[in-house]
Amino acid sequence: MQAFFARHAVEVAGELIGAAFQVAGVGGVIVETEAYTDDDAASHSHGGMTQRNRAMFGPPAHAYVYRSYGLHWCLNFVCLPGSAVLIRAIMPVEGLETMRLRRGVLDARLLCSGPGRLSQALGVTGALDGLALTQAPFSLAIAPTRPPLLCGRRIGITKAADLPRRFGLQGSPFLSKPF
DNA sequence: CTATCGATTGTCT
DNA sequence: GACAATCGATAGA
Repeated sequence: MQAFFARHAVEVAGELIGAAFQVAGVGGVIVETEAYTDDDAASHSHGGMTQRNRAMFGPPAHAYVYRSYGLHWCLNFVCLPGSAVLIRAIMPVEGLETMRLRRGVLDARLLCSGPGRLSQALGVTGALDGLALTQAPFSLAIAPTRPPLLCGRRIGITKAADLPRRFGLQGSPFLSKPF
């Protein structure tokens, strides 16, 4: 697992599509990711380590969790130092009822289709920042085969917005936005 | 379907 | 003091 993440974030982001991921038994299949590196003006790590982004400079295969717009939590997987992959959408498989309770919506497509939604559905908060993905409450299994991928521009950023660093599972109805 | 806008607060300059 | 790796509601085509 350590070796899988100790690589360029763009490479890892594509290969995470199709992986099975759970937090305390609640989760599903990763269908959308984005890559952020320290030479990328859109990345939190651009400009060096701060109190917030310190996990991005820690060991690979750990979680980087930050708060977005003052109210949403977003989950990343740390790759090489200063880089990470943002988990943007999951196909819900385990713990559907728990997700519905946490999210307050019934439609399965609205449970985990977006970084903030996904974090709320899986119970991800700042308490998990810096924790190893190889230990509880996390469970992660990389996809045995490479599924058909989509690639496009990242969502919701203003800097380096044209870079093709967003990846998705082709044909999935659980993407946060079309490619 | 697309477009726009307000909520809400930690973080960094 | 400005801004942000978002979301949900609402208005209009």
